[in-house]
Amino acid sequence: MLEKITPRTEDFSRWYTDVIAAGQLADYAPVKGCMVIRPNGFALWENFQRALDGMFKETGHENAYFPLFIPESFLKKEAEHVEGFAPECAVVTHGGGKELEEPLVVRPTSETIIWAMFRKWIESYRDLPLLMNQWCNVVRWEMRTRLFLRTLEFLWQEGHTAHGTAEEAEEETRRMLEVYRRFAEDWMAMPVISGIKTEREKFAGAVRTYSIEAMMQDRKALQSGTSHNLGQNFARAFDVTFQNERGEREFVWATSWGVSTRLIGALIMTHGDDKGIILPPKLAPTHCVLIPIYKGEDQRALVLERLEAIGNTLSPDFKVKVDKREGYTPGWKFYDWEQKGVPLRVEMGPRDLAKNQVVLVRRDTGEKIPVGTEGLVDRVRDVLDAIQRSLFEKARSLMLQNSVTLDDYLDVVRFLEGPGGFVYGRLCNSFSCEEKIQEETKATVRCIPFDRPPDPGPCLVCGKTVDGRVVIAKGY
RNA sequence: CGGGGCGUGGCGCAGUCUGGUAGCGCACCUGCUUUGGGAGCAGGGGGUCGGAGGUUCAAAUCCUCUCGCCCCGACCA
Repeated sequence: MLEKITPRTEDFSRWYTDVIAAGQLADYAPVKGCMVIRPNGFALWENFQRALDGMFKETGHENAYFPLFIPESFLKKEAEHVEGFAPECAVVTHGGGKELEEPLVVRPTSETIIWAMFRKWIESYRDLPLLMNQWCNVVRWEMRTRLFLRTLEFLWQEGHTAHGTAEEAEEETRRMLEVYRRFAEDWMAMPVISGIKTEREKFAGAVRTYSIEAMMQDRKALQSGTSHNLGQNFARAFDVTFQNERGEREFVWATSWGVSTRLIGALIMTHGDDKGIILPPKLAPTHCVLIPIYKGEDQRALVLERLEAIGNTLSPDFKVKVDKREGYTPGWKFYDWEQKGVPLRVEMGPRDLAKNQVVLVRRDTGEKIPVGTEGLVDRVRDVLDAIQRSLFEKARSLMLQNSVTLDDYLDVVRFLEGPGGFVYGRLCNSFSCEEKIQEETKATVRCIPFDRPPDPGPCLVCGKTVDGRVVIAKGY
């Protein structure tokens, strides 16, 4: 269980897999490209789900569940969509010992089957908006996989909504991206850039795709959530119409949006250090781990009794664990819980007992803070809040320090050849200009940020005048 | 699919070139002593050496075939 973690500076991708193994977050499954999410990882995912699901409900969405299997013909109904997904689909051809009349695709995403159902449910403008979400697994047959970031099967949430006007659909698309931004920043303590995807990078079948992009510690970008305005593409493909207030038939306007277990990978690569993962307090399955320190049987009984009492005073407000395991030294336990990313350690030994205090140790900074047992709940809350804030600030300064504004094409190439980061550069929204940058640097346009100031100038590649800058970076 | 690497107790490896019947570290079990940053000693359990076939008195080791995994490239949340 306890292994040494490769330092980030030595080999970032090995560091990443080491952190996952050491924290017992996931393991490789017997099926190539698939993973097992272990209890430590799944507890995290459950907290992600809880927080996100609450926000979905607040914005009026309801959960439902649609089938894993999709008739192959459904997928083929939307031209761009099938083109985007067909190569990475798993297809079931046999069932019950017989070849199926029509193959069933294992969902890579559920637009098609959901819109086949929306057709039955939507008749009038009174049925709109229809705001739905499902938590499920999807399968995409990827060539190269990495734990949490890209596996054949992954868990996610997919929202699907239907609206009566283009404006409402656009509002919904932006609203849900904003929900993702808030989740990333307020809960995960992960700063992101919100923006619109280029034509080249948008979702197959969408009119517009928005995303939130985060910078990992290796300075590569990770798309952490997407929201699509699907226009009337799926309504047309599945013939979903409604009667408006004036009695006219119209195609419905659609959106879809999702985040996945990839966010766990994002969390690891945003906050982790050479000791392992660091969990932001707002999402940590365990906030505080209490570790007793003693010599001999008598002390053990005294310290444990006191520590249990402290655990009880903390447990109404925080998720607390008392590590009573015997046969392990305190030092061993420190490392163990650090690898698991628990934000706050509470130590108590004979010296603390005498002074009626405990020692709080921050996972993120290692700082040791002796505090009296009086008013401990408030102190713990303060320290956890401080950790949450400081994780965000640290990540934000990494992103700012590694973002540059460049106007010269060669400077961009040179920057991306080095340690890299985010380039704010001018690029027109054409396939060919973006392709040229990608061919030469492996970087792509991550997004066209919402909050970009007007800053007209020539496109880095073709020289055509554009009115502002985009974010260019290597991505996952 | 192209390039590279690796399959030997749970994990990490040595042994392979030069055949002689399997070893080390960690982990695990028992006991005693320990416990403020990965404890020590003693004892113990666990492997048909990825699989199949062949050569040989004898194969982890040599030959043939096969299967699997990891890493690096082209696509993706």
